Amino acid sequence: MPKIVDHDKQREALLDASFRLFAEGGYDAATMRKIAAAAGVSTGALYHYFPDKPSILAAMFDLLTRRDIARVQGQLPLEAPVPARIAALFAFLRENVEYLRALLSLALEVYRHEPGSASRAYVQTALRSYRTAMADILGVDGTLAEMAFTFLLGSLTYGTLDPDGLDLAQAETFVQGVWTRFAAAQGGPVPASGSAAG
Amino acid sequence: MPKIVDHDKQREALLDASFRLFAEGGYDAATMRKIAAAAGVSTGALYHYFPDKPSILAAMFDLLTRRDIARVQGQLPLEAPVPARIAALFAFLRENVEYLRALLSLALEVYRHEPGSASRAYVQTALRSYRTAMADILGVDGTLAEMAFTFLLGSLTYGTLDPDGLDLAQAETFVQGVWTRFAAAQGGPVPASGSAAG
Amino acid sequence: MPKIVDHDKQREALLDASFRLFAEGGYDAATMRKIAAAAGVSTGALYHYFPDKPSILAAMFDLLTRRDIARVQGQLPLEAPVPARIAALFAFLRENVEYLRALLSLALEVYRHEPGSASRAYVQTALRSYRTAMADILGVDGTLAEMAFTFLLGSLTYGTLDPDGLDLAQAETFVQGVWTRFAAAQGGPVPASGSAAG
Amino acid sequence: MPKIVDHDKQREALLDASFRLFAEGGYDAATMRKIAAAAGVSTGALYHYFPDKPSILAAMFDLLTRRDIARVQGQLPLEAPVPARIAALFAFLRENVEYLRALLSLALEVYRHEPGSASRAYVQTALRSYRTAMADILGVDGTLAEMAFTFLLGSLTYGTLDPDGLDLAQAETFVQGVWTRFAAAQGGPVPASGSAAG
DNA sequence: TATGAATGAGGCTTCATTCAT
DNA sequence: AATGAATGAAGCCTCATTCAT
Repeated sequence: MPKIVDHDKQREALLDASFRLFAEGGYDAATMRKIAAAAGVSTGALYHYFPDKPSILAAMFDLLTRRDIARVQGQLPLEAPVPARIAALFAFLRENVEYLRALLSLALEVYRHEPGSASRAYVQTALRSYRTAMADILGVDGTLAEMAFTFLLGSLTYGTLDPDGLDLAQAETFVQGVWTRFAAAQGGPVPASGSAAG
Repeated sequence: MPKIVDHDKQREALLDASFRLFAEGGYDAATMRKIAAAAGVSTGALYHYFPDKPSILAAMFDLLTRRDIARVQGQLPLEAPVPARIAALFAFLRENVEYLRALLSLALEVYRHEPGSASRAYVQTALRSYRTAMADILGVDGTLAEMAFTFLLGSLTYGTLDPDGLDLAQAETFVQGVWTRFAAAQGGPVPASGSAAG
Repeated sequence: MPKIVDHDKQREALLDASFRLFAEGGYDAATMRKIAAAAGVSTGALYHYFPDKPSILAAMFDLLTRRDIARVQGQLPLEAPVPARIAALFAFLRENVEYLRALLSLALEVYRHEPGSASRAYVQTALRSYRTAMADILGVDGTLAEMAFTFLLGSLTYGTLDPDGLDLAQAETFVQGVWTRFAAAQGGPVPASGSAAG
Repeated sequence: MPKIVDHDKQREALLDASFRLFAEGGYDAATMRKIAAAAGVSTGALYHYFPDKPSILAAMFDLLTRRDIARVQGQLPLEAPVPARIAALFAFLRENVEYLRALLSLALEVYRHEPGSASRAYVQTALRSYRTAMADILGVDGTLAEMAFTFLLGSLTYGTLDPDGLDLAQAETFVQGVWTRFAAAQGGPVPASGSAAG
């Protein structure tokens, strides 16, 4: 009988430690030794769970995406009108800015780390999951969803580069304004489904 | 009799080589040796122009920002109405996506590289220069300019992570639509100055 | 109720797996994990049978030598004349070249592995067993046996380094030729024998 | 102007240090750190001259082969009769046993280190050079040269595995005896060219 | 200025071995 | 007896940087 360790739980613990370090200083700055130390294990133990450094990253993205989606879907305001949904989205954003910024920065960094499509595949997968999740929250799809996602990415990027640069409250007001105007153009406050642009 | 070299010209050549490499694989992947080789000089020569690697990055950002601003201001459609200005901005965007994406990715990478505010200062400086330049092009300021800049950053980020993700033509139509609606709300096509949100 | 396993049988199975791996890539390339995996047991199990890696090697040599000698002695053409014995030796050689080459290479590798005479002892023991066995097969002793053994080792070495280098048929003819001439010189009976090298 | 170092001379010095270590404990035991230390340089310096460890081995084989051949050809007894040539060969052997044994062991070790023919190519090249050199010394060719080479390899192998195993004087006497008998079979003491087998 | 040899810390990874179960 | 998680030293190699020329 082997040493009693919940393999999957250990894996997750290691991935969490990894994310912490990746988020701080980026992929390269997070050395295997540091990750191991942060997780309280030896270097060798790391390799017991992951064959190499890139695969840690891949596993981490997978875990986080899965978790995030689950978390978001748990608190979906299913029948609310769009403005309330927008408010919910911004509330989520505000609560998780640091985390989301870190994730995005990491995604961008990884994306160029290897021209081989290997590492890019799971970043795209994650990205699309988040896009779908956002569209579900907003209750909007089509072009408007694309635009909203773009704006969201922009607000994360902007906030990362210049912490004093973007006022999220202002952004929310703006988005509400856009929605109102686009919905009005379609003939009244649309509840939860309207794709207005197209 | 020293070799006749225009010091500043050589410096720029080195910075251009640096950018090329940084853009390809990021800051870490661009080793001093590779930079030197790409510029056709020896490692030692590089250190005659820059004291260390971070300072190359700083100098590079400075050079590029300066250049870009000059370039943009040279072709400003000074008296055009906003829709034409939007079109001009997107035209510029389309012509320089790759370059702008690289620049943005690099900025984000650099931003994390050193927690010391040393490296972050010039990234913020650059960012603000671009933001101002964009506002000048659009002939818009205040909140609307902020929002436009956010959206612009988002489109670059999005396009980097998922090349098939965002249709720039669609984005342009959307932006034009937003402008029309916001301008209409204010009572007519505002020519070149309108801060509409607020 | 312990798992019913024949301890000695398991040991042999482990040693066979070891030899397979040693033969493929040498001593260093055969890691304990690979050996365990090849034998279908866990790393820990390996250590129940052998205290460490060198001792696996020692045990393996011992087992193989014992086996080989037994095998050879079983088919000794006890009363045949020398030329027939030479033919038998070469037949054996041809059937087991790969095995013998691997064994020899391994012996040489091991020999250097530890300057301490610990590991060298059993290699010498094995070597002498083989030399005796060969002398028995040939029915020759003294200097001639030494020379034959030298030649035999040479043919294995040669064949290992250059698979197209040595024609065993030619070698056999040559050896028969040498025997004929030496026997003739001694006035001994040279019965039904092969031609000389010419 | 760079630091004044004779690149080729340094390379040779590094290769000599490498051989010393390789000869002692084999390829794997000779770590890059040890090689560097033995040569009195840093690890990094080693990589200035050789891209990686295998290439050190390759370069070393090339250097040694070249050197040995040159050395041997310098002292060729051009017009001597075969028995004198045999004596010369054994004299050379006796003077260089340790070196030759090390070389041979190394060749065998390397040979199996990588199944890819990359590393094997230069071993075969070296081997054939030595074979040709030996044939030139002996003034013999064809089958007899092959057999002599085989015997020579065998004597090195034998001596490596069992230092008390083979008496080189005895071996020489034997080889002279073989030659005499084969030459006699052809009709008299052939001077310096005799291919007796063929 | 310019060259390129040299340094040495540190990165990723492997591996024999130990140990809790 | 058996399992497999864990250790940590050590291997190969890279890289920013320095220095003799």
